[in-house]
Amino acid sequence: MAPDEPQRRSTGERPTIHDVARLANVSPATVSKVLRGLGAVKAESVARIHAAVRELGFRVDPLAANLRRSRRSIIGLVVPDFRNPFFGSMVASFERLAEGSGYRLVAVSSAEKVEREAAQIEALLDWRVAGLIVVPTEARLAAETSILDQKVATVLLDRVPDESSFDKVNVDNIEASAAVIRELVAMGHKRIMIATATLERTNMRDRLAGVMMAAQEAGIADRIEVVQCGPDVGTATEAMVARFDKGKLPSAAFALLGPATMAILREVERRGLVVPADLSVVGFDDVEWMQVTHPPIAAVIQPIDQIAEAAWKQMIARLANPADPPRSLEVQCQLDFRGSVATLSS
Amino acid sequence: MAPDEPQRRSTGERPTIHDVARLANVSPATVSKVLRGLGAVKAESVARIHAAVRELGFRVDPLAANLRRSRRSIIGLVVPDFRNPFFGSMVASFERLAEGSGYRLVAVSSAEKVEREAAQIEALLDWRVAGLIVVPTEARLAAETSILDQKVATVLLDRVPDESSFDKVNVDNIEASAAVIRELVAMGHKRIMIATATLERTNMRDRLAGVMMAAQEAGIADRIEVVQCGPDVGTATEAMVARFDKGKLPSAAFALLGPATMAILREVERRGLVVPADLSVVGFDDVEWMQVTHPPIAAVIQPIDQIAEAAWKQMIARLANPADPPRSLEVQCQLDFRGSVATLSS
DNA sequence: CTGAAAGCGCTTACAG
DNA sequence: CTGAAAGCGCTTACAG
Repeated sequence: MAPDEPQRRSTGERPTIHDVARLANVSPATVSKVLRGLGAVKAESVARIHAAVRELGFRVDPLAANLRRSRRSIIGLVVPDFRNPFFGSMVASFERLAEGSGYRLVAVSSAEKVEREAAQIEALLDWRVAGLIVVPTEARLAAETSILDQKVATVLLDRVPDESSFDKVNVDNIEASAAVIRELVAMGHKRIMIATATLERTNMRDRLAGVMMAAQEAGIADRIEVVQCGPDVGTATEAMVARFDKGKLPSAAFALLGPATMAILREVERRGLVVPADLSVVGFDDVEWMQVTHPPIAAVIQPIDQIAEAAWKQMIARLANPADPPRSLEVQCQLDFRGSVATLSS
Repeated sequence: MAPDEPQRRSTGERPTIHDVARLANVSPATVSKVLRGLGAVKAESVARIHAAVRELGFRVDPLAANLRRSRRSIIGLVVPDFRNPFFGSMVASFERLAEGSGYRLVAVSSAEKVEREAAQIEALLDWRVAGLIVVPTEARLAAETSILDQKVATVLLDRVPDESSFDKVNVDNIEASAAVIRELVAMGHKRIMIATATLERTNMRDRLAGVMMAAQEAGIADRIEVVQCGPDVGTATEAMVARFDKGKLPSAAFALLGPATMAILREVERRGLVVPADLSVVGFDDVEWMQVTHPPIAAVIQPIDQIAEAAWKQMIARLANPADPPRSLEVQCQLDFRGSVATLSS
């Protein structure tokens, strides 16, 4: 039918909604309506349209659809580093949550650099994302103004600026860290080394605060030693080499970030020392490998799935009610004291 | 000027190319030309356009731009699992390569499921990606027909179907695995356990082939024991529990995939055994934690950056010359025999 | 119940 | 050197 109309369907080209309309003998507008399940359409037409869709293998182009629609269907996710399995698991959780939600997840990384974080967020905004989930690199989001300007729904995770006007999901950093110290003290430890990243990050500040609170209660605040590390294993290792070179180690080390846990273990290993005989080790952030080592490494377990779920729910809520006051959610961590911590007999 | 034209620039809306054109007193077409550095435009106009762009903070919407352009500027990447730091590092490598290339990377995961892989690829095709980089879940890409139909440039990595018509980047699985066995034999090991994933994956087949080749040369082929594992730590652990229950372990284990390395170590630890005294362990795929354990775990190092670079280069070449015959590239692995392997004195 | 028209934000011929 | 017009693939009022 209509034999002299141009035959647009050559190989290598996807069928468009116009191709479907032509084949089903209706208008593109009607096809669109049926595809989105809107409005009333004659049953016959519906059947013809579905048949045409099947025959041509038609699938809508969601990007083109979004162009006319007011809202976009992409949620951007910015994590500091894909190589860290903690964030890898987080991406996986969000991917699962996005599935079937009508939103598509686009995950990018900031490589722990503020400028890169800003660039990534701007790029995501160029895509007109509906929402943004960010694990900030530092206390303040560099791209904050742009996000606010464009009124993009935003949820901050993990390392969360105190005074921002965004939704946030945190773990109970203070309480979890205090609990670690209490437990270490109960097991006889008095001199404790704390490995931290820059205190620009609020999660580090909170964790350290929890440590000091518990230390004070136990009367060992003066025997807490703080070693500052970079954000990745490489720089954290440098810090540890320097510390170990100074001699006389405490009886226990508590790493407030995953890469520092690795750095401590690597340096212990390199010097032929033994965990926990020479040094007890506890790490914030539990990842798979910590349970396969000998001994397994004690950890503060952040419930990644719960964090992601809380963040996703809040994102959906925010998208529905942009004007609601920002919410701040907190999720509980769990301690798992594994073989890497010794009980001191003294 | 033009005071009675509608003032479209309210807060929360991004400026469009029309806003820039109006402010600079030129047409949108001219703005577009200047922005893409094409054609000749009067210096004055260029200056006014740039000023307007700056004043409004205009940034083009790359998705809208792509709509009219024939080629898309997105490269899709499909990996099996974000939680595996091996793939996490791979995503990070590609992200770095994409930067400044004019292409945007969109990374998704197949969760080691063929159906999910197919769905993810179809979704990426819906986005009209320019290219696709895939680490296939099994030997055959479920979405192969769609990709071929739409003539999308595709590069396959790591687990590569033999007979496909796509570009591929592999490591020297056979040779690297053979080298591990030779080295183990040289250190006195004769009974060796091999932990593998489904042999549907060509990389597993090749690695096992390398193992058997070297074993035959050394005359120990009959003492190679193959244990099949699932693709993740959970299922691999089940397989290991079953094997360890059967008693009498060999002197060495070679895991052909990362999750199996973890499963072996976990089971060794759980039973109070010691690496390498009770069991020497070597793993395919090197990830950070393997160097911080006691002892550090011997590994076949896949040079992720090189793999990614080769794949990216090939992608760019393929995009430029779609009709060239498919290429198959190979990258060399390196062995690092660390403390997890004992020399047998017998 | 349905379709023609306009529009999303940009680019691409084409005519001047 | 520049702009009007058409178009990318879809959706959204709106008129019938």
